Parts: sequence; structure tokens; C-alpha cells
Amino acid sequence: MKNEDDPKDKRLKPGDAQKLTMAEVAKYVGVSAMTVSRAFRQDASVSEETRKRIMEAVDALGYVLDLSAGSLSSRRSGFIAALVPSINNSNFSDTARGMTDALQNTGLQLLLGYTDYSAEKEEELIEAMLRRRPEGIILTGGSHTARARRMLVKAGIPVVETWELPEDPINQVVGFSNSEAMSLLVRTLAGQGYRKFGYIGGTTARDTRGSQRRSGFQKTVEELGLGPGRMISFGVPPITMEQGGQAIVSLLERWPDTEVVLCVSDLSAFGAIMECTRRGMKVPRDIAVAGFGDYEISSICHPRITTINVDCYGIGRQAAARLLDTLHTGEATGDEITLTGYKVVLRESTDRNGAPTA
Amino acid sequence: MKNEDDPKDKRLKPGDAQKLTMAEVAKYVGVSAMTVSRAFRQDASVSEETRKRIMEAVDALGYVLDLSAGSLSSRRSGFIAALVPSINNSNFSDTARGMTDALQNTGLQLLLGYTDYSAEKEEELIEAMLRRRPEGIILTGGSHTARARRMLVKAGIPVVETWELPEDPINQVVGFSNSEAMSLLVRTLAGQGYRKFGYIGGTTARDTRGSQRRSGFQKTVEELGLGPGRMISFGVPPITMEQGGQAIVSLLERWPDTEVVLCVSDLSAFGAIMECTRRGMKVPRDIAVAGFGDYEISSICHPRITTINVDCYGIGRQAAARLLDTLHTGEATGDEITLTGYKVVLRESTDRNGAPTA
DNA sequence: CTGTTAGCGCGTTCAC
DNA sequence: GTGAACGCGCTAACAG
Repeated sequence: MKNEDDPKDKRLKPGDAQKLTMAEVAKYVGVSAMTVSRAFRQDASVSEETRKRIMEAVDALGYVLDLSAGSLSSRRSGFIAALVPSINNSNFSDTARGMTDALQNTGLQLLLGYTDYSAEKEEELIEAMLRRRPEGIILTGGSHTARARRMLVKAGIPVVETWELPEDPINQVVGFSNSEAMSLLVRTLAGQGYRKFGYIGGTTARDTRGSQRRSGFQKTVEELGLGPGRMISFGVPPITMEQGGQAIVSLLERWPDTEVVLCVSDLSAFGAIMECTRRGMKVPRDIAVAGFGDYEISSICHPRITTINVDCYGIGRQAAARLLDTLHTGEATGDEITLTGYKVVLRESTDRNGAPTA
Repeated sequence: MKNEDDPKDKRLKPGDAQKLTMAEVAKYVGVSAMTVSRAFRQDASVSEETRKRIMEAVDALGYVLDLSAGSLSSRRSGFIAALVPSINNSNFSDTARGMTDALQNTGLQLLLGYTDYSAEKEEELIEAMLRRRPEGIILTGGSHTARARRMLVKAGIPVVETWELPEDPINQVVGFSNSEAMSLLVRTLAGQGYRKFGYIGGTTARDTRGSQRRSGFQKTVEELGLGPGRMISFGVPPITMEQGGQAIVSLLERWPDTEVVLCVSDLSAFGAIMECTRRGMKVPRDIAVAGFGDYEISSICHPRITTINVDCYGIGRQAAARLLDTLHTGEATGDEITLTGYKVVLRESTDRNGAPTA
């Protein structure tokens, strides 16, 4: 913190300054600050010769551009805010990766936050993000507090909601119907002859995607005339593998004749299957289990787990791409919904032949 | 974008403005902008009465503080930069969560980037981060390009390197010796009577923690007089479960009498065990397997996996805490190393009794 | 407790 | 292709 040197010695030596400004670099090179500024932009009109000299000086002096100053002046922060429920869930981290990849070489940086599945925390985070003046914002899901919605609308930036199909979208949507996806899984398994369906999910209040999957399950089971599904809830998200194990135990105690159990997530399905194995039950011989999300584990474990494959990475990538479109077309783009695909992946854990090792 | 109203109508109506400034809020309330600014800070001396009026106006108008302007003026960005190799690895996302939690209520926000295990990408990211003028930066590992090191030193902000013990730390370190941790695992298993050790890891160039684990393994196996370890490499990081399965097949083809296989990560260990199961081998009856990292899966799967438990969350939390200390004590804190704990967790996958189901 | 003045380090805008 | 003046929205520093 102390200046050991003669404070009047203002000469600039390479490797000297800690907090260098553009003006100082400009003086060193013998141009104006504006020219240095231009040298940093792709398109700007600076002679190759001048740019080269400037960049050499930048290197020699170790100057680093100050974007916070630049964005104040240009009124473009260079940020895109993104909120996901949990960073520890590989489905969402795949989505975050998709967003980051889509933002590559756009000069935009992702400002990532996680809401812990809480609408209140989401509201706080939205406010914190908006204070950084992001040029767009990507949210997970369509449930937000009234104040959050107000802030988002007022911010006047493009908003993309993902992973669901909100009834009343703020702006753009990139996602799929969790309810229909689960419904498809129920129908597929019913088509294979399963009749007695159980369901394992979290308490619904916080995880809106989870509750959509649950209602898709219930609705479909009833539509198929298979009576009310056998539902077991474990605690609040994030979903753990262990909860799946505990839940299937409860479920089988209560309804021992259950044929197939659908889980809100592959993670709980895996926990359930392992617990069954540990208790000497064979999956799918004694009970079939399916998950949701097609996590890596489901194609590796034994037995491999039937699930719904969701395009997590694509959701992120497309959400960012939609945002970029809107930004480039001058925010005039109409609100629109981009549907992302999902598909049933049938694997050993629901195999009717009960021959887990193929 | 168009202004439908009379542009001369400058009266401020609640819920009107998109881009409101502090000065406008101040005018609305009848105070100076500075007083509004003070009302937003915790410590600042503003009468409760005035603050209340200001905050009501802020609410009514929907004003959102502009931190980018504030940080230019205060010369404090409010950012902490953090770089992790991969966001899809739950060990690192636990670390990120630890950092975020430690930064709670400090007014500092995490700017997260992932390097994809590449020093070049890390260098790029460091530059991109420094352009935002972070007040501190947290890195994973101690291997950086020369230019990255130069930029970091020159930035004059506290740097914390994590997850390893670099030979030549830049500043502070929060981590543990990956080599010694792996060594401890080898010794523990050798103590149980295992003699023929195999090792499965990635190609070493990019993943420095992986190569430290590998060398800890090799060194220790030789020290114990158990000859050179049987090493199999799979591709570049990130580590997948599938690679573990492929690797153990190669390893057993080449050295069929291997008794125990140590893996660079629980993820490859899990893949290896599942592949063995699929091929009709029992773990640990036919071969014992251990991992590294104590991922959730290892305590759930069947058989449960012996591993090294690492305090991932604590690494993040302490790294951020050290940074905060340094920031508060005026950056005068000496460089120091904070060791984080690790411990061997013995589970079924290396049980000498070979009774996987307890 | 509150107001005034003067920048923070850039980019915009308009000259040349 | 380059430069000068000005201002982005806020806060530090000082005054009262």
C-alpha cells in the first residue's frame, strides 16, 4: 500500500503500475486514449500499425481493460444473468454449460446464481442480478414471486424461462411439459403390461417441475383406469439418492404388491434400486423402477435405469441463443415458446422379461 | 423503445420509468442523491425517517440500484472470481457452494467460470475475470500458464489456490496433498493384506490433481515393496463413469491376478464396479475397488465404495473466508496454507471378508 | 444527519 | 484513421 518511490516520479516503466488506465497506456504509446479503446474492439477502425504498437504496450505494461468503466459508458454490462435451482444437480449444470457455450465469443459473460429451489431466494437473487444491469436473464421454471415478476418486467430486458412451460410466460420460454413427459412414461409402461403404479417424489411446494411430474403421473394413471397412484413423498429438494431408498421402503410397506415405481428423478430411482438390492429384492424381477432426467448414472448402473431423457444442455444452449437473437433484433421479437425434446429410454430396470443382465 | 408520451412531460409517476437514476429518486423524495445513496448502505448515517421515505419511493418507483456505476466510483467491484475445472463434477460444485455460502451477506458476488481442465482456458478466463476487477480470485490447483501468473500477481488482489498444495503458491492456499491422500489409501489397503495393486486414472497432462494421486499411488506401492503398480490410463478429463468400466476391463486383461484397483475418482470406480458386475464378477469377492472423492453415489451404491473423503464444501468455504480475512485486514496478511482434512472411508468394495451385503 | 463538488475509467459523439 | 469534449450513475471527500 505504501509508495516507496518518489511520488513525483510519474515515468511509466513496464511492469510497474498496478492500476493502469487507458490514458496512461495511450500516453506511453503516444496516441489518444480513444485510439487505445478502439484497438481493443474488433470492428473499430485503427490502422494495423497503430493497433500493433498499442497491443505491444498493453503487453509490456500489463494493462488490463476495465469493463466496468466501459459498460457504464456504453450502457452495456456484458452480463447475462442465469438462475438455476441447484448447482449440484448435473441436469442443471448441463444447462449452465449449454448457456456458457452459447455465450462463447459473444463478449457476454454468464452471471450464475442458484436459488436453492426457493422463490424467495430467487427474488433476492433477481434483485441482486438486476443491480448489475444484465442484458438478459434466464430463469428456471415459471413460478416467481409477484415482486420478482414486477422487477423482471420493469427491467426491460429479455427474460427466458426454462425447463417448464409456464402458463403465463413473462417473455420467452425454452422447455417442455414435465407433466406430459411423465405421462408418456406412464403410458409406455402401462403399454408393457404394468398395472400397479407407485410414485416417489419430493414434497411439492418448492419444486415446481417435480409437482408437474407428479400431477402428470396421477392424471395418467387415473385416465388409464388404474386407480389412484400410490404416492410417497420425501422431504424438500434437492433430491438425494438416500431419500429414494427410504421412500421405496415406505411404499412397499404400504403397498407390497406394487409392480412399478416411477421416481421424480433418476437420483431417487437409483437410491431406490440400491436399497432394494441391499434388501435382497431384484429389480426388475421383484419390482420395476423408473426415473426421470437420464443422468449419467442411469446408463451405467446395474440394472440400467429406464428414464426420460431431457435435453438439459440444449435447454441452456437454446435459452442463451434465444436471448442473443432478441438482443440482436433489437428486443422486438415477440414472445415465443421453444419446445425442447424428451424421450422415454427403456432400460433394464423395467424390463418385463426380468433379465437384468442382457 | 418508442416514447408514446409527450417527451416534455418529465413528471415522475410511480411505475413509470425503466431506467431510473438515483438523482430522480432523490428529486422525487426531495433529498439529494447522496442521501439516497446512503440510505442503501447499512452503516451510513441517515435518519430512520428519511431512509423510510426513500425506501418507500424506491419501492413505488421500482428503482434498482446500479452497482456498476457504484463500483466505478467506489473502486470496489463487489466481485470475487472463482475458477473451477468443471461445473458438472459434484466435488467442484460443492466447493462452489461453499464459496457462495461464505460470501452470503458480505455484499460480494461470485463470478464463476470453468476452465475445462485446460490451463489455456484458465488463462483466458483469468483475463476475462480481471477485466471485471474482482476483489479477489479463487483458483483450482496450482498449475497456471506463466502469463496467467503474471496477470494474477500484477492484479494486486488476493489469490487463493485450492484443492492442491502448489509448490510455489501465488498467495494463499486452501487444500490438501492429493498425493499423500492417495498414499494413505494405499497403505491402509496394504495393511489389510492387499498386495497386487492396480490403478485407473486419466491421462495426466491436464488434471494435475489426478496426476498427483497417481504419483502418490506409484510411490507408495514401490515403497511398500509391492513392485510397480499396474497402471491404466483413459482419456482426458472430465472423468466419466464409462471410462472406469472400460479401464478395468483393460486392466484385468493385462493383469488378471490384480487384487485391488484404486481409481482417480469415485466416478470411475463406480463405472468399474458396474462393469465387473455386468460381467459376472463380484466386488470385492473377485476384485476390490476403491475410489477418491466420496461422492454421494459411493455411500448409496451396491457394494458401497471405499474412498477418500475430501472436504469439498469446506475447501470452498474456507477459501472464501481466507479471502475475506485478507480483504478486511487490508491485504497485509502473509501468505499462508490452510490444510483441509481428508480421510479414508472403508466400505464394502474393499471388504476382505468379501461379504458385500452386511 | 445532509448537501455539494468532483471525479471513477471508459465509450459516445462529433469533429478533423 | 485519429482526437477532444463530455457524460454514463454513482460515491468519496469534505463542508455545514
